[in-house]
Amino acid sequence: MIFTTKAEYGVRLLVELGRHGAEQGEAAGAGAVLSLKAIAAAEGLPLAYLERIVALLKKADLVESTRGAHGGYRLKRDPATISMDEVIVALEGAVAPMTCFVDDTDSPRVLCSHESDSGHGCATKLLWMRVQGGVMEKLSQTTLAELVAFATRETAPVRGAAHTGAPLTIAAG
Amino acid sequence: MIFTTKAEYGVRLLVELGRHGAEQGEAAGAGAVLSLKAIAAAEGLPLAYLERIVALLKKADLVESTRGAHGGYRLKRDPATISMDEVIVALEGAVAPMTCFVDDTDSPRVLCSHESDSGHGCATKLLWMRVQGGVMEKLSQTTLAELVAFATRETAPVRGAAHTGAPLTIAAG
DNA sequence: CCATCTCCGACCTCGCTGGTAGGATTGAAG
DNA sequence: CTTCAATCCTACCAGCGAGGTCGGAGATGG
Repeated sequence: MIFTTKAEYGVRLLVELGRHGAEQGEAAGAGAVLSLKAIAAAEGLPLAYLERIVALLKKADLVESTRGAHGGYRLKRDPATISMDEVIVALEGAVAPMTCFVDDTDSPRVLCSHESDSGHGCATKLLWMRVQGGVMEKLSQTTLAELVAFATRETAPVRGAAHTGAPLTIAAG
Repeated sequence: MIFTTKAEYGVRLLVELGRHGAEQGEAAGAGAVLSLKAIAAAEGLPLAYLERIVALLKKADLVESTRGAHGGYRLKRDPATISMDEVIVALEGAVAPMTCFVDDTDSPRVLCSHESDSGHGCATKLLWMRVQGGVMEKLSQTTLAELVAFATRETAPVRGAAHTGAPLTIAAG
């Protein structure tokens, strides 16, 4: 499995924020505040667990919070400017294909513990690099706005029409 | 982490088989038989664990075995015709980005357990599909022969700035 | 003051990864 | 025909991280 539920829940949380943020049309695409309780209820996710997840998003400056009664969370930037690589890194840490991979974001170095094992380096390094590249590419190409649009389309194919259970056709096959 | 050590060790095993298979120049690119003991020693991997891993490769018809004294393993096909997606699937099972993803290789269906949770489907599905696509793409584009060449080149740096073949642009060190 | 919400850290359970142990079976060499 | 080296097979185990819970402390509007 590539991602854990941290990524899953975190992204769904952001999408929920994006969906309800659009309704307001406030300044800088930030949107309305949503309480975690509301999100947890809407998505059917454990509240206590979500708290820990949203903390990661806040630390990454993707989300900002308002404390106290009627508080909650809102996106800090416009959904169209939030790419998933940021999000996933915030939630999961770096995406490494293998335990021996430590990708320093500063320098493009890739460390492999087996490096000097037996004369020749890891044969697998080339493969893991490509895979990681493929993942990061897809992540950075996908924005939160896209996911919001995708989710909203499924709920309400036509704007304003509440709809149940739409046919889900992914653009793959 | 995307892959476990099963993939790592399995690929290294295949590469080792490919490296020594080329020396022989036997029929149909099969190569010589190598004992697991030799491979384990060469790569510094636990023998007993390798046994279980190579069993997966054998079940997937990527490798064939000779029992008894002086027995061992050899590639069943030419390294150039073995793509990594086969290998990884054999070793890790299917590569799914998320637990709720079950990709039936026959029908291009993608199941998501959260499908009917709350009216709208997983917003994350689009993202996971893309990521999985990226991974599978990279895997299927990489052949065992490439990895063998990559590994061999590191051991014995063959002269020639223009190494014929794939873009081996590893940004290391 | 009180309900509501964010914030924070400790705690727990469970399944899987990574690895070991011990043996049975096969087959070539002496 | 014994012996040794190899594949094969099943069971077992320790550690760890994922996934989630609990309880409480600090803000804040009504």
